[in-house]
Amino acid sequence: MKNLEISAPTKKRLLYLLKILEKSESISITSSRIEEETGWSRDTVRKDISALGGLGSANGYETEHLSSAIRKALGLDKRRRLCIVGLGRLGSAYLNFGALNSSEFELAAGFDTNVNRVEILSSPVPLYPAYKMSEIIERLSINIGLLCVPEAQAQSAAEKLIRSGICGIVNFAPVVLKTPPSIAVRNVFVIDELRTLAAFL
Amino acid sequence: MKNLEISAPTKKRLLYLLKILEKSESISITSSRIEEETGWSRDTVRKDISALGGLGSANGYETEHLSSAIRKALGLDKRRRLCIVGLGRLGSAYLNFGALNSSEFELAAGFDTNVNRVEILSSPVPLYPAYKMSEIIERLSINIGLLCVPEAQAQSAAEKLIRSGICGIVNFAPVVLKTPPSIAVRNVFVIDELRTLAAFL
DNA sequence: CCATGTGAATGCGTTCACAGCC
DNA sequence: GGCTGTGAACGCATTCACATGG
Repeated sequence: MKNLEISAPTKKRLLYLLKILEKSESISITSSRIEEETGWSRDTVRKDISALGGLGSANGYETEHLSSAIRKALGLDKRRRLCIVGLGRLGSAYLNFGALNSSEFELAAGFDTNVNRVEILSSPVPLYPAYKMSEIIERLSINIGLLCVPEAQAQSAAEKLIRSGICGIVNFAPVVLKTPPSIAVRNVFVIDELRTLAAFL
Repeated sequence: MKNLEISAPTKKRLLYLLKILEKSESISITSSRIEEETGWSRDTVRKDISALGGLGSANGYETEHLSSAIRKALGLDKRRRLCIVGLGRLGSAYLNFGALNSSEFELAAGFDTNVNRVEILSSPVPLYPAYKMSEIIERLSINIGLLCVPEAQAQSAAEKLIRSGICGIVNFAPVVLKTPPSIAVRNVFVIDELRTLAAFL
């Protein structure tokens, strides 16, 4: 039941399953049904879920119950605070992206080296010049950063984020960040997705 | 050397390695160096690369040589044709995204159900109303679609793409697409990345 | 019969250990 | 010494097979 004893492959599947459950309108779901939707074998699905502690019955799993168990097991029940670093086209678009404020996430600040931009942009969250990053991140207990700066500044901005105490980065720059193993990084870049797709066609 | 005998984990690493090689300025690189940059063990790295056929020497791998071997092995040497489906904010932004026209990819068309939009938008590639999708995709031999339509239309648009003969989809809608196993799908959605991050913190 | 859950067996990827080479 | 490449050992995730329950 502890977060760390769930294997990485299982975690990935549970995250994906959670998404399916949240869209589902049925009150319950079976492992065979999940097999149909995902392609994973029902055995794997049952093993994954049973890692959360036997919460199935003779007619499957109760949707609501299962999703909250997954959220809890994966640590998605605590709300995480986010910040956006780099307020260009992409960054400023995310400032106004509603989904970043939910029961799970809270967008708490935006940063940019360009002081002008920080002052001019209209935003639902406070914006700060980049030199205040450490101070603000600590004060607001922000733990995840969305890195939206241009390629050339990505590495140094990431290091600054890490020094400020952040523990996870979503990286939108087309760069392989060098980060210590304690920092979790997710790269979001279309060309990579296209390549992956092409390699698996 | 054939695409299919390379295991999925190896493919993923090779894709990532390719990205590193392309940024690298050194003329050669060793497995230990790659270990430092990525965290993968040098043994794994060597096994991965040797799957492409022994192209290493006593002082490592020649950068240029290695990248082109990877591109070839993963099928990234053939140029793929792309289309964008759904020309809202996101879709129309990608119309003008230079990286979608490279030696590897060629953006060939855009589609939207809204005929007005198709006529008004300025775009470097031809735009068509959605009902022409099958015809155009076949005529231009497009094989990958970027799905940028709103959530509610994602599933039906995906099906239309598949019927038109596409074999890969990059899905930007926050939906789990139901697709036959022959179709490769990559989902790009920030909330998923954030959740994954949170689950692995 | 259809479900879940779980030890046992299988299969596959990573790691180890060493041979060969510069 | 450094490096690559590769069979052998290992470990872990998936699959199998079966016990249990409505």
